[in-house]
Amino acid sequence: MTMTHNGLLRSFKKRSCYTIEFLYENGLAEGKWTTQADALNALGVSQAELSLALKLAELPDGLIELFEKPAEITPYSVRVMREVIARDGLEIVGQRIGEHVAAGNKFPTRAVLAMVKGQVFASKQSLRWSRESENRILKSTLDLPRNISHRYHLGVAKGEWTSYSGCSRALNISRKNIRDAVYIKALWHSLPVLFAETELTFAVGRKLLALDKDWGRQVLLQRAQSIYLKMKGMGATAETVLREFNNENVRPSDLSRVRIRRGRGTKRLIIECNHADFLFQYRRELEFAIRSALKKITVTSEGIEINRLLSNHLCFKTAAPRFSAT
DNA sequence: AGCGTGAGCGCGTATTCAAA
DNA sequence: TTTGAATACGCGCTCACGCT
Repeated sequence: MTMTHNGLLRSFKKRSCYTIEFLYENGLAEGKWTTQADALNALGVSQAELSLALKLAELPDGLIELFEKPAEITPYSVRVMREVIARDGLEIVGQRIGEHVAAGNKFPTRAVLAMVKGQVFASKQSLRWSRESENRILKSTLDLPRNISHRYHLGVAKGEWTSYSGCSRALNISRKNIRDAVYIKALWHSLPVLFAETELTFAVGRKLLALDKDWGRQVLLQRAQSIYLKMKGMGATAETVLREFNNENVRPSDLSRVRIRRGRGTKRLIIECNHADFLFQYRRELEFAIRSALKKITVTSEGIEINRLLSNHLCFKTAAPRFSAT
């Protein structure tokens, strides 16, 4: 009989509180033992484990129901939960799990323990909007950091996984991409909105992460704030913003040599300037500005006057349309 | 050069054993 | 029964490597 019990318990991957309790109570009823100590050998568990297994029933209502597989709750899990309750108090733990108990949600062991310990943070928010958007996320491309991050947090909230690794296995996305996506998304939220979120690709996001790592969050935030103030409402692209972070953008004051002269024949004007390549990106805006400037000029104006107005326009309104004049 | 990937490292957590 | 400590294990992180 002893061997049977031993074999029974050993055959479980993890030692189950319910099994231990059942066998112990059974043995008591049958008179096989009268104390916990006498039962240890037969049950094949330590006295500490037996003690904790029997404490399972004392856990607050609803907690056990959170487990996907209550039959697999181990004495160690009971210990963790008891310790957290003793440390943080029943009320706090109740707040952490209440929402899910009420909703009748089920989670794997790790997820329940993480929740009891108060480690499930951002994930709760994902659950809130999960209903209407889960399918959309799954069906739409997962390749933007925003989507992957949402999916990750959603999975944590629903107990599908508790780690990047678990998520990686489930979604067949590399662990690194998941981690980066979560980091990128978190970083994005801590910064002012500098460009459209649809432009927040992995490439862009990783560059931001690199800056965050190099400079530290505080410096990055300061730079972001000043860029935000400078470029607010200009619809800057992610590329421009990154250039701005790296001080690679040309400023109006850098365009010190802007000169317009006649080209060959009667149909060419040549714009001379430093940073010609940079300015060339804005040729459409330049053309537009020239046309609108011409409209304001009377036909009878002097050629010199035209030249002056044009160059004023180029310098301050067109040449660097994405920056405010400083 | 930039990007993604995988191996190895260090750390925190889970588990077990032992003593108070 | 609780608490402390040792050990096992899994995870995230970094870095080097190879590919595009």
